[in-house]
Amino acid sequence: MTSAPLPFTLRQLQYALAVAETTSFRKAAERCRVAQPSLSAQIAELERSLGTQLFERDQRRVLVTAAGVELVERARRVLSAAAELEGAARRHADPLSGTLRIGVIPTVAPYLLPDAVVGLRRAFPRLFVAWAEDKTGDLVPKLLSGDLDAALLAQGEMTDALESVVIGEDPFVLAAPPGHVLARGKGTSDLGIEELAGQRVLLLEDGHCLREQALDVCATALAEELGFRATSLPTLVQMIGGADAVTLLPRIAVATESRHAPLRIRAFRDPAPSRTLILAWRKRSPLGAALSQIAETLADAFVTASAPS
Amino acid sequence: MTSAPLPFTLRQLQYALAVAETTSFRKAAERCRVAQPSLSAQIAELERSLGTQLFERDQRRVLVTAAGVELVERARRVLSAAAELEGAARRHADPLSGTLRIGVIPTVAPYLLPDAVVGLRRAFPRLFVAWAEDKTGDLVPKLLSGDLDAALLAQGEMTDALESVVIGEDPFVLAAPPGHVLARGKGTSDLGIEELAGQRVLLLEDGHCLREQALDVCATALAEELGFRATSLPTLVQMIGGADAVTLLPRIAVATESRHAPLRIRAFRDPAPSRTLILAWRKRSPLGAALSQIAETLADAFVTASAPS
DNA sequence: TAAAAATACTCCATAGGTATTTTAT
DNA sequence: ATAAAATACCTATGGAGTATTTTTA
Repeated sequence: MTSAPLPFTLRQLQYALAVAETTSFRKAAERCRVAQPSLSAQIAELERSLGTQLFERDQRRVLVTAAGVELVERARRVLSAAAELEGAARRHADPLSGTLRIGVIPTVAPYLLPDAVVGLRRAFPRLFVAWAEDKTGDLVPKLLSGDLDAALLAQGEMTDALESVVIGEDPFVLAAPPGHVLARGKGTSDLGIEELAGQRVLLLEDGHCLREQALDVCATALAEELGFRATSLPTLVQMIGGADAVTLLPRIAVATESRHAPLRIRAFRDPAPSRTLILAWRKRSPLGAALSQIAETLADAFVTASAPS
Repeated sequence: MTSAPLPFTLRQLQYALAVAETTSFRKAAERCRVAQPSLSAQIAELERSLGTQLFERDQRRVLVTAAGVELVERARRVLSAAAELEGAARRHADPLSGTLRIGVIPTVAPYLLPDAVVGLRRAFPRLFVAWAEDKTGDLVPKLLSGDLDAALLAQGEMTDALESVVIGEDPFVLAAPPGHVLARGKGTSDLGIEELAGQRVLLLEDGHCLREQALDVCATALAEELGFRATSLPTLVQMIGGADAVTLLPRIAVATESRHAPLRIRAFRDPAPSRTLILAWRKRSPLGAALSQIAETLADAFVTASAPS
């Protein structure tokens, strides 16, 4: 509860403490930077509302009564808790220090975070980011409920209710096993989407926004999805080799994934299909300004991570 | 120190806590019995002065920010310390409960306290008295310095600066060993002071106010003090037997002391020499009213203790 | 439209100020 | 005479009120 109004103020407690420590109303007023009658009035009001005389005064000196001894000690505790609160507030006053909880989708996290953490540490040394990897469908509710401060995800319907800044445009590329018909083609020349027609394409399982985006591309191209699906991009690239199928990879994943499997990569001709990566947060989040700055650093990291290694 | 003015008030903390617990400004205002705009204004002022947004609000709901979570928790601590202070003050509000430190001179303590503690316990069951036995010369400074709340002693020069109430008039009586010339006399008839002339009188050692008072009587009577002195009244009554001397006892001591030694007691004729027992305290002591009441009970106990058993 | 918080404003209680008095040394 | 606290009185800040607007579901 704690709903009943308290019969005294923090300032009165400060004054009482000052009187107890200086054993003088005049010196206490000096320390508190107020006129002596103002302090006297506050002490009198405090004593009246507590129903107890805290100090015994005559012209020569001020004595702390037995009640005063205990109550001043308690006042000290109240004031020290208040001072701690003030200190904590001062630490929180800079949103670019302390902890930020940021969600990231699985098709971005492993490729962007290595560069992102380095960039953020350099740009905001007093900031600690607690990263949370989850699919868009889980991230957005956590964001809205306040469990997360921001999320790094692909633009889409679900992100409409949020405020966001673009981190970068991540184009899809074709990934095929060596020897696949599309892997040969004209070597390094760019691919037309129509060339996917009739191809067997392997995609991620349900729940990944990347699946929906890739599926859109396939539908346009009249390509055919295989009957089974992969749980992650590393699995996906392993599986296309065995199935003699192709897949669409976000370019940011290419450098990492082609290290683990023999892949032939071909870019699409303009306008190449792509996803838009954004950093999103609640419209009224007080961290908005800070998150905009952070997004800039993430955009830099995205450029680095997307560059061919 | 704690002299810098704090940037927030207890009331603001209460409001913040209410908002955090109800996650609603309207409900919080209800609980705090204020209008919603008043509460909104105080929360806004609190956030402004802390430099941190505590709550993220939109029309639908109120979220507690990360800073808010920590600061509200600290606010809870401040408020609980304040509530404890209020409770302690309530306990102190009745001066006839709690602890009172009262000094007593050694020539009164053992004879009056047995009846006094019983009487006080009955009259003021919630009062606890911490008795301190000491000579007047030590009691008065402790009283003036605030180490004691009151003292039970014999009226004299030292007590002039104090406020006091008479507990009772304690007459001196002659105590003589059986067979002493003054012990025979006319049996139970009262004694004239002049009959002490030439007698060898044993008195207490320096520092006891009783010694000074008895010495005055002896000087008037032209009696002769022995060359050695007793450290306490029990010792005194033991010593007069061996020295074939007499002494003056306060009547309140008679019942107790005559139990331990064979004593002949004779009262003095009016106007009998006596000491005035008082309860004394600092002129401005806030406990004055309570101490006056306590003095009444002590006066009753004095009557009881003085009665021949 | 309904519901919740913010805004606009008015008012008054009170903390704070200065000047002075009281009281004891 | 001095020094300290209390008292008297005035001022102005700010906390509380009512009425209204804004915003989103």
